[in-house]
Amino acid sequence: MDTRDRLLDSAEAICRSQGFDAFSYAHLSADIGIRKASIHYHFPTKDDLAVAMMERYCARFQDRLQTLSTTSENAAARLRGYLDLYREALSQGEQICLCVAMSLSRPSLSEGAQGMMTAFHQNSIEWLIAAFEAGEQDGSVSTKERDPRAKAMATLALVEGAHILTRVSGTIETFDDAVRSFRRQLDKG
Amino acid sequence: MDTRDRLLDSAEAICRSQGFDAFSYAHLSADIGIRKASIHYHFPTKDDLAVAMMERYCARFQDRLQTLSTTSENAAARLRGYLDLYREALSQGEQICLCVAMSLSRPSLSEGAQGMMTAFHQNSIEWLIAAFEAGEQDGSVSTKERDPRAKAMATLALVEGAHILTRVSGTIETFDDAVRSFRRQLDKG
DNA sequence: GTCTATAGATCGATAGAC
DNA sequence: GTCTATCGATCTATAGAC
Repeated sequence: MDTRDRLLDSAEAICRSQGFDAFSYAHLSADIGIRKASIHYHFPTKDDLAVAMMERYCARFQDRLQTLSTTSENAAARLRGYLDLYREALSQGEQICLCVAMSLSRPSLSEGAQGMMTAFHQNSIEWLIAAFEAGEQDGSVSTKERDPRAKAMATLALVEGAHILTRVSGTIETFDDAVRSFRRQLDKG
Repeated sequence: MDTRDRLLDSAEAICRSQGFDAFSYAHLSADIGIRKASIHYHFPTKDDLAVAMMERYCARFQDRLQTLSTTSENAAARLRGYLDLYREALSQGEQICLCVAMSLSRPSLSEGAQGMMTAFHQNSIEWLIAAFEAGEQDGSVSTKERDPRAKAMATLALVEGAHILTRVSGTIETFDDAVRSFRRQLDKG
């Protein structure tokens, strides 16, 4: 793996476990074994690194959503896969969604980085709306709520909030408890 | 108001709008008009300040929950009041729950501060469980889900996640959209 | 691409006068 | 209780050799 990717890996790990303000060029330097100054060759400013990190994360997440859409047998399975995605992202409760981690940092992040967070949410909402609409069609997801947009936003809030709760409690069981009720609605599908 | 309270007010405001790592003694100094060194008289270390800030926030929140329990006409009204509490806490989308804001900061927070976050969640869960159980009793809240604990944790995750979404989008409408589905379940009560 | 060396700012914290 | 003055650490970033 090239240096650039190793830098992004290291930055993402610290960011998702300790928050955006917790990672510095010094940490990255110690982590991957090159000098602080050398990092500036790959990412002139810390914000350049932040934007690249978000872009990579969003692209990767979009890919997985795309895969879910094409490989799941029905809409309920798609949504179960979505929950699993967020569950696995926690990796035992130490890492949370990069977008959640970034959103709580000082808003002095550049417009570029801010825009990536908005895009991440927008993509997620659109994917969830499509999934819930498909659920109405194929009958695999039955809820009282009819408005697909309301369901989509509630679901996104649920999984991101569940990440917060898990981060505080420190155990993955917290995530399972928080999404149990929603998951049960997908069980028959 | 005495200096100590003004310091806590200032710290809480910055913390809830910019994140825990964004506030420094220099900011507080500029904000309330005393020198940096003087702040150490009231709070010897930054962590002392963090703990005091969380304690005050938790106590205040507990008071409001208590009031809701005693003044609401039924369980559905209690839960509607809970949603309103989180909605008002946003104040146009610039401030999020202190506990949400702190949870993502570097976990090098002291045990004291960490413990306050756990206590906040535990208190909330217990209050919500009681509310959902009362909802079963008085019939004002009807949901498919029977497990009150699952409902409580899902609700806490929902409102905290909704704070995150609102923080990113910047508009209070996002919060309303995210909790709309849940609020509808409380409408008949 | 990576290095040494360093600039300039900001951080939390302390000593001691008033 | 608040002040001036200062310490040592850490931060992002730059200049220039190799």
